[in-house]
Amino acid sequence: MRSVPTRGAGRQPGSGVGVLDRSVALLAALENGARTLAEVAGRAGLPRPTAHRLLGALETHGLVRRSREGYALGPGLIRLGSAASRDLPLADAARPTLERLTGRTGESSQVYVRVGDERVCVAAVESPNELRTIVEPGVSLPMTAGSAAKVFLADADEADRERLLRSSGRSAALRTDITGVARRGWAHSAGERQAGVGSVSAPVRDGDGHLIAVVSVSGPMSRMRPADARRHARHVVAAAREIEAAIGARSG
Amino acid sequence: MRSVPTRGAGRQPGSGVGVLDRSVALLAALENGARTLAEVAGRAGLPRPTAHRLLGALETHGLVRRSREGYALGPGLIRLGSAASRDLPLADAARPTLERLTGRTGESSQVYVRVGDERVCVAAVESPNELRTIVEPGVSLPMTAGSAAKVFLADADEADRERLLRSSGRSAALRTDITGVARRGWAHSAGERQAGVGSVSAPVRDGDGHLIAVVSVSGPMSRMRPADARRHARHVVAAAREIEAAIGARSG
DNA sequence: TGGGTTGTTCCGCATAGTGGAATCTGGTAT
DNA sequence: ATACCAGATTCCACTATGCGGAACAACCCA
Repeated sequence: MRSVPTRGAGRQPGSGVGVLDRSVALLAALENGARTLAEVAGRAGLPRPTAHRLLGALETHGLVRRSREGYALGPGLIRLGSAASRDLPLADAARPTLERLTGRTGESSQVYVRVGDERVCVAAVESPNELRTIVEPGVSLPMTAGSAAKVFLADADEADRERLLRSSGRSAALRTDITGVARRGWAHSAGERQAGVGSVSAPVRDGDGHLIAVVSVSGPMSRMRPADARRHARHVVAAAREIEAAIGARSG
Repeated sequence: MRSVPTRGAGRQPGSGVGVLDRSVALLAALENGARTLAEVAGRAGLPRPTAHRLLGALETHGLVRRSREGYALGPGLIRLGSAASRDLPLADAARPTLERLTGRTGESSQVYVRVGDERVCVAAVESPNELRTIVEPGVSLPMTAGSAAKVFLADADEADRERLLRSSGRSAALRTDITGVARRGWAHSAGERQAGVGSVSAPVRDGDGHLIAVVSVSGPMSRMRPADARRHARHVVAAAREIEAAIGARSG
């Protein structure tokens, strides 16, 4: 349980087959709103009998539930999800820092971690402004748009980054932005993910220099021009350092 | 590559073999605080190499994460848990009703659903009283203590109920209480689960009469004497009817 | 009544998964 | 340094586990 051998997000040979991979594919299909067996099986790329059997097994564990409208994610996931956020030090450790960050910049702030090929918000504080961005904890955003995405991309290894860039339509623009991130230590974006929304992000690293999360502030583009971004950047970077310290301080 | 003709295994779900069952057992072990491989494997009842391999697979899907302190539940579960509570009609449908229920009784109110052999809180409203009970959404409580547990037990089929009762130390007392529940339509408990805490619960059923959830109010025993319980009971039962109506009304 | 949909069961086959044993890693006492 | 230990990781021969095509059942609508 000492130093972890840097098993990155890269796929392992033999992944994509196996009960576990199929089950995760089914849960993803349900997360995307599939309801009928055929629909779920189709989106997960599985034969109907296989999907049927696995969904039945998942149901006995409460990870899937069935209702009149078909299959859906089950209450067992609510339980596990709540337990997961309870013992992820990051969420608790980051909250006071996010509150200060929003206090200093006046904008909404968030912390993201990478999950598969997306990034999930694990903590957020809303701006007191009447016009503000809202990102709820638990939501999952793409790895190919927004300043936080650029920070993740800048840190990913070559093959991983290329794969993600290929899946976006704008690899050229992103590629140049990414090199800037590594140099400056923070990223900026304007209207990439959502029209009219801009943001500034910085990496949070562990003792070995591995990326574990990204902190962001985001707001309407009218308050996120390049000059604003530069002003916010030092606070965002400082917040990243604070979170690193807060995590390092705990025993577990 | 040679394969001896093997008799079809034909096992039933939930019997605890199979990749999925083992994986769920591992997640449960992590939920209970296991950190090192040996500890996780031990609690899940699996050999170390098996646990190691499965945890690795779970990690690539973000359902498990590794840190300096060992294994833990991963951020992917936060994402799935949040998606699950987002599309469980119950939680949203119940909130206004719980607010009214707490308004009328002055006590904290909750909705539970059954997950495996436990019950999980999916929605809660806190009493405005200075002295009040707090049950956070997502937490998981036993099926063998508290008034909500009695409602679940009263509805379970014979074999299921016996198994759960056997696992508690007080099957005789519970058994008599349970018969009362079926007659009255609500359950009362005092100091069973937590010293000094009492509660009143009623079943929420779907159109076919199947139990889908339980509504409760809970508070300090000083405000939960038998007379209080009877007074609260009608509000709790009315709340159950309201929630049934709210769920039936949606199209999905 | 017949064609389209969906959910469900069956079962022979082979592959994905198992776990005992061996090995590696790092920490700590001698 | 040396021996020791506990936890993590890899190996691999063997087989129970899971696979999915095919057939069946239960609907719905025209």
